[in-house]
Amino acid sequence: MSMESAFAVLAEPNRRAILTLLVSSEQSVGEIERRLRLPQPAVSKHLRILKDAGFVESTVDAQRRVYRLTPEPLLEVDTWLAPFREYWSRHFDALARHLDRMQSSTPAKKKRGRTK
Amino acid sequence: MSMESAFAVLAEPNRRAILTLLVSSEQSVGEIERRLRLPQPAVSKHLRILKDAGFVESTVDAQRRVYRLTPEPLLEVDTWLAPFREYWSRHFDALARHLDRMQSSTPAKKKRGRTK
DNA sequence: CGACAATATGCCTTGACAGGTATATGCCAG
DNA sequence: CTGGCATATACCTGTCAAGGCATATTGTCG
Repeated sequence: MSMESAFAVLAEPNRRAILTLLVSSEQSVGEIERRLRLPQPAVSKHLRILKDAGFVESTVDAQRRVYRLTPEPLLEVDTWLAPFREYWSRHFDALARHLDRMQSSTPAKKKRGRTK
Repeated sequence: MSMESAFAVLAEPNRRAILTLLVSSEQSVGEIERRLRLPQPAVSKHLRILKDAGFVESTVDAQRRVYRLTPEPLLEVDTWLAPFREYWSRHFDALARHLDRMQSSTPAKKKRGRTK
């Protein structure tokens, strides 16, 4: 009954890792477990959540369950992101300024006191 | 000191609403407060988190603080998303199948039945 | 059928976080 | 300086989710 927003699901680092892993190809629970070095119950639980939220689907292969990616939620996220992409392309200058700043000094974030 | 992943920050619906609001133009705290009908402390807290995470920056205008969007974190999210976009373009067929399914039956909730 | 492999689920504890309310800080005008 | 507006922060509280562990479930094979 989570019906969590896709974003809430993606908030968990291990879940993002699982998804990224599935980009290369579908995987069984055991494989995910080994590659991410996570305890098996953790993997199953995260997969459950991913599945409920529509990020993945699974099929049965003997005793294994194989999981693979499903489009919906990430498309949704991408859609949400669209207005911002457009924003950056309009305020292209602001983007450039920021990228500049970023490249010149990479130390901790100091707040530049910009006044009018 | 959260240094939370951008995704964790986006997990909060009100924060996403604030960001979306800022796409149209920069806004003062009070404006955000009124448009989203949120209590003022809530707005300030969310803005603090958004600022710490680099989603927004603020400048002072008399007693008002005006907030505007900043690119970094959302670009990061967009970057994370890239491999998946590429994935869908390769497995284009799977995408199509899913979109089909989606369109044919548009019931309120898409609770996929048992995979038995 | 029994033993075993692969995966799922239940319970418990702990920590993080959002909401609410009260209060502090900063800034302006008279 | 005083009061008042705009915003920030402190504190408290309830909720909810992740981690860890034990156990249940399901499928396979001999």
